[in-house]
Amino acid sequence: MAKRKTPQISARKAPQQARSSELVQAVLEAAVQVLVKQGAPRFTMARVAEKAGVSVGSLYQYFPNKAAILFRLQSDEWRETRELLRSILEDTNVAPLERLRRAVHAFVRSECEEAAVRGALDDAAPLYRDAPEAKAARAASSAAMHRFMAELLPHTPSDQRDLAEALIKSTLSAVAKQFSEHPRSEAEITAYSDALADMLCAYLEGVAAKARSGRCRAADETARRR
Amino acid sequence: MAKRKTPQISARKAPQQARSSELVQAVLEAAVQVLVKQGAPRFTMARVAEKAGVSVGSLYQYFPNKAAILFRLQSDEWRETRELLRSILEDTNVAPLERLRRAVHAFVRSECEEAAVRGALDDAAPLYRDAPEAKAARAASSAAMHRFMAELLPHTPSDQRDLAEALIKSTLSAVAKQFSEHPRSEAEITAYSDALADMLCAYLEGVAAKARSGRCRAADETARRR
Amino acid sequence: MAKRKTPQISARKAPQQARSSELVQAVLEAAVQVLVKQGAPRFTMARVAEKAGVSVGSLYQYFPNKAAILFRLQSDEWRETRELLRSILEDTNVAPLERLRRAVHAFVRSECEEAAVRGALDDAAPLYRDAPEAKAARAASSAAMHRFMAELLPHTPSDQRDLAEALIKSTLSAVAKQFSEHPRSEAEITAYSDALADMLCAYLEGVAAKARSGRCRAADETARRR
Amino acid sequence: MAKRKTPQISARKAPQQARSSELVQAVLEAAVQVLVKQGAPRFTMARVAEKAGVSVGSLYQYFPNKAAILFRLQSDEWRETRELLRSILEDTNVAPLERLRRAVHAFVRSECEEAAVRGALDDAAPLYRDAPEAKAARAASSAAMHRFMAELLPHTPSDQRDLAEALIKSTLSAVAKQFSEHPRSEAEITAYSDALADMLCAYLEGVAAKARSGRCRAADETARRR
DNA sequence: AATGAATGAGAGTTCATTCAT
DNA sequence: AATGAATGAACTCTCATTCAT
Repeated sequence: MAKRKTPQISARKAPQQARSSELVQAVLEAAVQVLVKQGAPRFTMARVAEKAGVSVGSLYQYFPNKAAILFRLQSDEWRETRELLRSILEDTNVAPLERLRRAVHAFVRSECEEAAVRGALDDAAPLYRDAPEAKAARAASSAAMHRFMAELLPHTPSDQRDLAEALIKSTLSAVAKQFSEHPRSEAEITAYSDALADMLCAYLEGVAAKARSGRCRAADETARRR
Repeated sequence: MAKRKTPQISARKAPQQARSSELVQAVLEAAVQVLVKQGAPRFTMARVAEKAGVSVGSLYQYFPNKAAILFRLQSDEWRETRELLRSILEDTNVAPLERLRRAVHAFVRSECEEAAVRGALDDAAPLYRDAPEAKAARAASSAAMHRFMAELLPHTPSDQRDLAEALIKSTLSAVAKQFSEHPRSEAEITAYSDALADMLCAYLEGVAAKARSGRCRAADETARRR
Repeated sequence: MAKRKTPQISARKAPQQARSSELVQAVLEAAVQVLVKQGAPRFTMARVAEKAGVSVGSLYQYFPNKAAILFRLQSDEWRETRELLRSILEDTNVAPLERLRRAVHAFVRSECEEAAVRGALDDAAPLYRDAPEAKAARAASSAAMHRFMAELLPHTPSDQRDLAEALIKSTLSAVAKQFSEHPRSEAEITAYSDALADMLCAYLEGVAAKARSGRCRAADETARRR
Repeated sequence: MAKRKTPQISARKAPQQARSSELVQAVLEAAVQVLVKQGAPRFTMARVAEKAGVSVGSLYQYFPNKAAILFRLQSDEWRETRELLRSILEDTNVAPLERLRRAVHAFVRSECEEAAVRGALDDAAPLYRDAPEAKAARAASSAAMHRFMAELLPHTPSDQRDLAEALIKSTLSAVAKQFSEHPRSEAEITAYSDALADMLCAYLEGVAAKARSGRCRAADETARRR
């Protein structure tokens, strides 16, 4: 495996004063702009500092190194995405698979809207990916999705359900990311989201059906033993 | 959008002598080693040259720049993958969906086996991705998959079929890539491949069924008019 | 025609602090030394940095590239030369052609004194010559010379006067440069300057005479018509 | 002064066989093309070899190094120019100053026609200029011009005549070169050549007149003493 | 707290020349 | 004689990080 430096990545200090917080926000916004306009290879501390209107030294007051800025951007993205999915998946007024379909649409659309940032963040991934904080953040999965799967597949054994959950999450994120690599029209987004939702729903219905039939068989066997 | 340099990437000269061909092979093998052991950010011409036991200048005899080496590695991967899928998908002795299942298994396994190279190649993608040759290579999709879809969904309108094909390809590649990011046991690979195949098959059966029902309705309408 | 790269050449930042200004001066002086002692082909950023006692990076703080340093040296030379000629040509206490003679002497002497720098700068010209800034600087001709010609040839049509001005300037600069390529004694400088001044004066007297006779003829014709 | 390498520059072997002579010619023609189309900085042995259709090794059969090729091109230019001027200046059917005027026109025109080659050769001058052969070649002045001056200024003391000759030659070459740096129309060439010829003629007439008056005075003094 | 000048290792790339074939 | 693959020093330029002010 590759040996890479993995220095500290967490924020150097918690910005407790209002001014500091503003500065951090300014830096993050500048960072996004630099990332999008210049691309990952030209994402340098000097450019971020200039865009943010602060000195290079100030950058290092709040972020221990370049990777930390990128990681922070990535974390924020992840958090927002988690929130988006959570808000949709927890709306129990809507039928579960319809919720999933809505989540797919929202997610694909969101990926397309922020394709530039996410693409550049992906390009920069080698710079922050191997830090322990990033690994932890990636491992922290969406609790909402987990609850949703439990609600949707109540009778599926947990190992199978976890497998399904992993597949769903992986498919959603990977396929949406790949799709958003090219600019897409509204119609394309809708059509693709529907197809993706079709696929996920078809799969989950299959899993659910298997669990039901398995349960019946299991129930039969239980009955027979008696 | 980010502006990136996209210089020529094609091989500088066809190695016609045996000696040259060996050198190119040595370079490519060294490149893989450097990529895997040091990671994309530390993939430098000097390191490749040293590993290959040649001078830096010799590298430039056969590759116009660093991107060209990376692109060559990527092309070779793509070609091998295409061959792998083609050989499985074209085996008409096997039922179509079973062929797809086998292709999924083979593909996921192959991704896991070469995860290190492919991951590092992905990290290095920004360096070669925007060159016209790379764009062309990405656009050149697998003809075998296209024929397979035609065979599998004969009654589906071509636009829907193309959408399905794009989704299948995208899902297969993206999901397998993401799955292979962590080291996996045999059992994990098998289980995940089966789940992925379940998902793809469930989706395709749905698409096929819709086409059939659509055709029946269309046939009914045709009959009614008479 | 040859295609050459012509990147930006202007100073990267105005050195506002005393320290910076000193550094820029140190760099320019080091650059002159390297240019003179090592010659244009061995004029490298590393050598300049070493001679100036600063790091390579510092060079790039104040000059965007190598060409910019050379261009700066050249601009300074041009400016000094313009000042020299201006101060002499504008001294209306002296008869015009005598002023020209003094200017020739001063210019030839100045060229000989700085022959080493100017020669090396000439050798390095391909490196900065094609940048737009350099073209502009070359185009910006001496206003003093223009005024002098107007004073000297008041009756010569402006197109002829412009031609004469171009020829004078061109001759002065080119001939002095060529003369200064070899080391010259005081006596040689004086003799050559006198000969050159003789040539320029003889030419200008001819141009002036032609204008006078032309004007007389024109006046005669005007009178005759009455 | 600059310390520069000044290795051997003369042709490695006299091409005695027809084939060799052709090869040398092919190389020289290719060299001109490379010089003109790519510019001095991109004038490399590999490019010349490719353009000439020979191997790099063969280049080194006939020229000891890169400088030798450039020097050969320069020598040929000089020789052609000398021939051009000689043929005009020796035509005793024409009045001397008219001959000079014709020579100026021919020379300026020739410079403009070959501006690309000469400009690039100038840019490359640092590469060959300091070799002893080149210094010797530059020192070898045109015998024709010398005879012409003797014919034109029979009564001028030889030191003054030599100074005038040096000035004339220097002016002609330097001014024409500078003029040819920009593309010029026929009309511009004619006008500038005439102005330049006016200048040279006016100067030479002055020198001749001074010699005559000096001779008269000398004769008077000689008579008085008797 | 904030600055931004200074660092210098390290990157990709070129090219004159050699020499085994 | 002819080839052209191989060399490797040398080049310009970048940028994360530090630290005196």
